[in-house]
Amino acid sequence: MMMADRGTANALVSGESLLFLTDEQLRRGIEAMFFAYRGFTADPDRILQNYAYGRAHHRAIHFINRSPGTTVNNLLDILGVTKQSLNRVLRALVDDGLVESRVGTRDKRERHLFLTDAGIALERELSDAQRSRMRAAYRAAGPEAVAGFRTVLEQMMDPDMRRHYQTTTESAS
Amino acid sequence: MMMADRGTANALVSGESLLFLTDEQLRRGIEAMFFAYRGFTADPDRILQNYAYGRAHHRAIHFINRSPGTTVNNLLDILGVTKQSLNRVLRALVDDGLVESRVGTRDKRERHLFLTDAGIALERELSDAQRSRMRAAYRAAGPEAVAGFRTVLEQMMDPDMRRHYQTTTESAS
DNA sequence: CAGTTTATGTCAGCCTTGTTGACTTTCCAA
DNA sequence: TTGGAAAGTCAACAAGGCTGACATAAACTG
Repeated sequence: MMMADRGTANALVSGESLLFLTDEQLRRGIEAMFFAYRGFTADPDRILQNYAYGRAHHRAIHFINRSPGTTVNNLLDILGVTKQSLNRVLRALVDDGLVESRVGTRDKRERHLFLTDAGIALERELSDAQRSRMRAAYRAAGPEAVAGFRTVLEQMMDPDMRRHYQTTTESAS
Repeated sequence: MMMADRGTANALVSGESLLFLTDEQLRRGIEAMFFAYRGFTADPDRILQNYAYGRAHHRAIHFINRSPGTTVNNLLDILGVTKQSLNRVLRALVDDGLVESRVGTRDKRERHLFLTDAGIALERELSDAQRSRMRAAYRAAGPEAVAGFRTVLEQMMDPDMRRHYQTTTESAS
């Protein structure tokens, strides 16, 4: 399995410089993901402590805000957790008045999820902080680096998830 | 706080196109991080289940492999967890014969950590899988995208962490 | 209409991995 | 020789994953 494609032996292949594919470069990329993800979540994590919420609540709030009226099932698909796990989080958010769950009109089995004004306020606080860091990183790196960043991340996703990533901006083309 | 720097109003600033800094683009970047990180950890997570280990064990194994002989304190700094949390993981790895903990020679309070042959084997299995996905993403995206990817990730890290990210390849310049 | 599937919610229990606090042992260094 | 740093350990707890089982309502299907 992948014997011919391992190690630094493939530094030069078919006349093209592939130095960026050495094991050492890949290891650097792996650690970059690890350290960057920590930075990426650090600001929201700090804010969430003030509300006794965690990352799981943040994720739910984020995707409900992105797609108001989304169903529980759709959220389960995006988040990739069990319904029991999501339900625990959603119940807290509904009980606390941050999320509203409306019975579907066409299909009354479905629940459509919306942020309340309070939910919108918390979403704003969290995403302001996260965007602020992302904006600083983008600005320092420049537009070409950002394009590369997004290209590599998209390649790293599971193909199943790529569809969730793409849905909301297709109309903007 | 950041009133002048929020929203899509700053699409054009000082004559330079900053369309990549709109809230919508930042939101896309945030979701890219979320979905990509899931893909990034998916393969090792699957492998770890066969050994009844978790991501915490993987992280310890990774950084001990990267810096053989590293101390517990150094590992604590890199991983950003409490010593109780790390100790639980290290104890399991030592008990299972994947990690060796040697008393320091200069300072006998310190423990220097090394992977055993079995530890090296598991590290290899995990990193092969993770590198394989990273390599596919890098190859599909190309060297310029990879450079941008790394630049943005480095900007996203907490400044404190950047030093851990840089340590091991400074000599390669 | 009867039976099946789907969407959701809920209870109970378990695991991993993080936390705090308290305490001990070892041992370097002033 | 004594203070403090490094390391380990115990106990208790919380968040947020998981499985399994079960309930209900609604939609779908023959």
